[in-house]
Amino acid sequence: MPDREWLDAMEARIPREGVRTRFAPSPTGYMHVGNLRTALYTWLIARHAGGKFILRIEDTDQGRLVEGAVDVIYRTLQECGLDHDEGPDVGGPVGPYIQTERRGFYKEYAELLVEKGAAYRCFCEKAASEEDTGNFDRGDDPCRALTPEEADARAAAGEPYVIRQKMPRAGSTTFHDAVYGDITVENKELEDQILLKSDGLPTYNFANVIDDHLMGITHVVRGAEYLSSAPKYNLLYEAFGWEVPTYVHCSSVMVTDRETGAARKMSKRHGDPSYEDLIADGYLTPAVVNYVALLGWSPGGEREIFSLPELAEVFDLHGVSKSPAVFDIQKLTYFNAEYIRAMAPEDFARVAEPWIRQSVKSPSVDVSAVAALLQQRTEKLSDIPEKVDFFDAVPDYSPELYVHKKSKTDIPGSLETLQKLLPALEAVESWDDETLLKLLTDMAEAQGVKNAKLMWPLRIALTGKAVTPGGAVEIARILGKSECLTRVKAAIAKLS
RNA sequence: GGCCCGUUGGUCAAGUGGUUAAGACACCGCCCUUUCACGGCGGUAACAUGGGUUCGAGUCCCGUACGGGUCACCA
Repeated sequence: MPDREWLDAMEARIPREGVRTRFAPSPTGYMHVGNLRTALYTWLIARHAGGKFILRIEDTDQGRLVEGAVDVIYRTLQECGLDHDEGPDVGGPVGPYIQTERRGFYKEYAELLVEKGAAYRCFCEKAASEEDTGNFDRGDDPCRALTPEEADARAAAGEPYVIRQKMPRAGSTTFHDAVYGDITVENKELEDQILLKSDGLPTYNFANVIDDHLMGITHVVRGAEYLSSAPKYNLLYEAFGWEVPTYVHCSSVMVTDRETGAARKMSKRHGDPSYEDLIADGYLTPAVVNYVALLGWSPGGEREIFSLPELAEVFDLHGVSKSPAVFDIQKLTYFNAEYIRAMAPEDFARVAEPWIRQSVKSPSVDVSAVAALLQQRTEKLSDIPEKVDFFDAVPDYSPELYVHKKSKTDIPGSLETLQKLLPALEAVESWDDETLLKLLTDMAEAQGVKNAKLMWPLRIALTGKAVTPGGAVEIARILGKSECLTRVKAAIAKLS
């Protein structure tokens, strides 16, 4: 039944040279951190070896199709710099790269397996009639194997059948994983898996084996949740007589549950952040990529900051961890802050501008000057609007803010300071940091006090906030002379 | 429940039979300082547990506990 010529042609087009890896997401419309990490590791293995990285869309579950989901995948990979050499959009020698477009292939190979005696067609009444069957009982097989004639007859009558993999009843199967080592299971634990569903589409496991082989994949990278189904893969490869690829199973990415405090797998349902959520929250893509790379993998040394090309250079399977890692938003935040601080000031100004403009509408405020104050003090961009809201207007604040132990200030003293400062500020001609700082320092010296005693009241008068990016001088400079004088006068009125 | 996998500070982790058991985040303290940061210095804190093997075990073996995964015509 299988078309030999076609099979040979398929075989003939498989690339046999170099490392080929693939990221094979199911389009659910959501790229969680675990998915991103899998994609990243997969890409890193390929790039480290100078090989090819392939994108394949696994959309065999017709019930779970999500509109626009594939775009999320493209966009995320592209933004992260995980470029693919072959895929639905760019084509390649072993396409199509979307599983539903390959549906004819799987049937052909399932039939081949039937011919080889490693699979059988059947009509499964039990599965067809019951939702939850629990453990599949090998001793009382509920499936009735069909002869080819019966199968054809069923197909002709529009009555579906499935094709199942025939598992050995005795012995054991060992497969090797690059991370977990050798894993052996007793064959009696394995059930006769369905390879081809009654809708004619393959199951995930079967499609994977066929596609990975036909696409010449050398390293299969995926989540550890597939670890226990891996032996079945070996049996499938064995039945076909194909070479088994290198398996790389990655442990899950966990998250600490806010309510229970327990570690659990990240999930969309629980509102755990996706890549897009993190970006929307003001995290930088390279920081996310860098952090995610280190979540379950260690380069060995003490260095933590790596660009994507640097990761590709040092990535090594030896450093991949077997145990699940907990996603720590605090550490990601630290990485993000590191990346922000390392940016060129003009680059930071550019990415920070929209966030600054969220709360600073006044056109007279110099955004890049504000950005300069912000750069060393920003952990994530979403922190920005709240930090700079005082530039447009002084928020309502309590006079108690003028009381500061370290600066040795109190309310009456601050009023006095501001009253003295006002004429001095009015007299300033060159409104720059140097002049303003000298003014305040000289005045403090004349009074025999630390300049903080003058800085503090001025800064409070200008901002109405206990904590601000930058000090009194820098803020005064950005605000401009007339706005400053207005604010100092307002403060004097408030305290009087 | 069966099977598979895992377990080094709160978190990420180095460690491949002999180390004072790295480093990072977080936390705390000190210094710097024009608030806050940045930066610098220092500190608290770990080999799940019980047995082996060995001159010697975080590293090897077995049991126990705990955690995770899986047992679909989902991926």
